[in-house]
Amino acid sequence: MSLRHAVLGLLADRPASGYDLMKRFETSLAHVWSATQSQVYGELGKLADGGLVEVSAEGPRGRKEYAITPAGRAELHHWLTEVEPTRARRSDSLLRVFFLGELTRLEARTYLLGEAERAAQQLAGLKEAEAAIDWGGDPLSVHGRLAMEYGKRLSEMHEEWARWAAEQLTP
Amino acid sequence: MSLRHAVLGLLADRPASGYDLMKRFETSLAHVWSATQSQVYGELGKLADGGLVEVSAEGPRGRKEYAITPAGRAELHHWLTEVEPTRARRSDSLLRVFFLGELTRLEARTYLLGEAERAAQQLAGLKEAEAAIDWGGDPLSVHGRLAMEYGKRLSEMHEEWARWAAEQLTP
DNA sequence: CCAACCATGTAATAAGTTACATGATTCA
DNA sequence: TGAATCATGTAACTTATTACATGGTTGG
Repeated sequence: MSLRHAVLGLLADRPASGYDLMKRFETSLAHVWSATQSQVYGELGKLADGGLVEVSAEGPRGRKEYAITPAGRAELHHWLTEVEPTRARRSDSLLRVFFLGELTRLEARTYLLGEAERAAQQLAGLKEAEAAIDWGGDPLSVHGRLAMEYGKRLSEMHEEWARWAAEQLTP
Repeated sequence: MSLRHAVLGLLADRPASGYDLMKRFETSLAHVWSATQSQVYGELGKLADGGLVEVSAEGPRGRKEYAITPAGRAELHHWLTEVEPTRARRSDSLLRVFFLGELTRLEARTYLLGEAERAAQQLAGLKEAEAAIDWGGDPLSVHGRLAMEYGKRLSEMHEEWARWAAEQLTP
C-alpha cells in the first residue's frame, strides 16, 4: 500500500495538486514507484477522507492544492521508521532467464545480450537525466541523488551480469 | 501479464499440478515472481480454457496434472523472444530513500544501515539456498543458476550502496 | 489415530491499468 | 484563433491479496 505513502511523501515536501503530483511521478519517481492519473486522484480523495491531507487552496480550472496534515506526517514517519520494506519480488526480465532452456542457445544468448544493451541504455538515460537535473540544495533532491546512484549501480551491475551470463552459454 | 508465462514456463519443463506449481513458486521462483495459490489455480483454469495447457492426468485427492500444449509452447516462445521485458518500476525500499528528509539524520542513517543489513541477510540466505540445491544438469536449473548469480550480485550491490549512502549523510 | 501433507477451489477486497469524458487558461 | 498545457474526474476491466471452505491420503 505504498502509493499512499508516495503521495504523502511528495506532499510532505510541499503542497501540490493532483496534476503536479503526476508530473513528479513521471519524472523523479519514475524508476521507483509508478502511478497512473486515476490512481493519484483516487488516492488524494481517500487521504482527504481520512484526514491525512487537506485541500489547502483552490485555483483556476478547478485546481485543488493539497497539503499534508499533522496526522499525515505522523503516518509517513511511521511508515518510514517502523514498517519493514518488502523485498520486491517480481521481474519479468529475470523470470525469462529461468525459461531460457526453451530457446536455442543462440536465441538465449540474444536475449541476454539484449538485456545488457537495455541496461546500458538505461544507464545512459540516467546519466543524461542526472546532468539535466538542477541538484539545488532542496531536501528532497539530496535523497533523490542517493536513489539516482542506486539506479546507476543497478544498471551497471545488470549489464555486467548479462554479459557474464551470455558467456556462460557459450560452450 | 507474466503470471501466465511463469505457469507456462514451469509446465514447459514438466507436467505438474497446481499444488506442485505452488511449491515451485515458493522455492525457485520466490525472488523473481511471486504468486498466490488462488492465482495459480485461477490461471490454470484460464490457460486450459484457452487451450494453452491441458489436463494430462488425474490422481488421488482430485489431483489434476496439467501439461503444456503446442499452442502454449508457441505462446511461451513468443513471449521469450518477442515481448520486450518491462523495466520493473516499484520498490518501496527505494521509495523511502526519497523521503528520508522527513527524518532526522540519525533516523535516516539507521534506515540505510538497516537496508545494508537486510541485503546482507538476503545474500546469506541465497548462499545457503545455493549450497542446498541439487544443481543437477536439468535444463531449468542451468538457468536458475544464472538467476541465482543475479540475486547474489544484486544483494552485494545493494549492501554496498546502502553503506555508501549512510556515509553520505554523515557530515 | 492423528498430524502432516496433498489437493482444489471460491468470495471478498484491494490495487493497478486503460479508456473515456470534459472543460478552462495561456500564449504565440 | 488554435495548439499546448492545465486540470479533474469516472467507468470498466484486470491483476493480486487475504480469507474462507472442504476434504482425501500417508505414515509414524
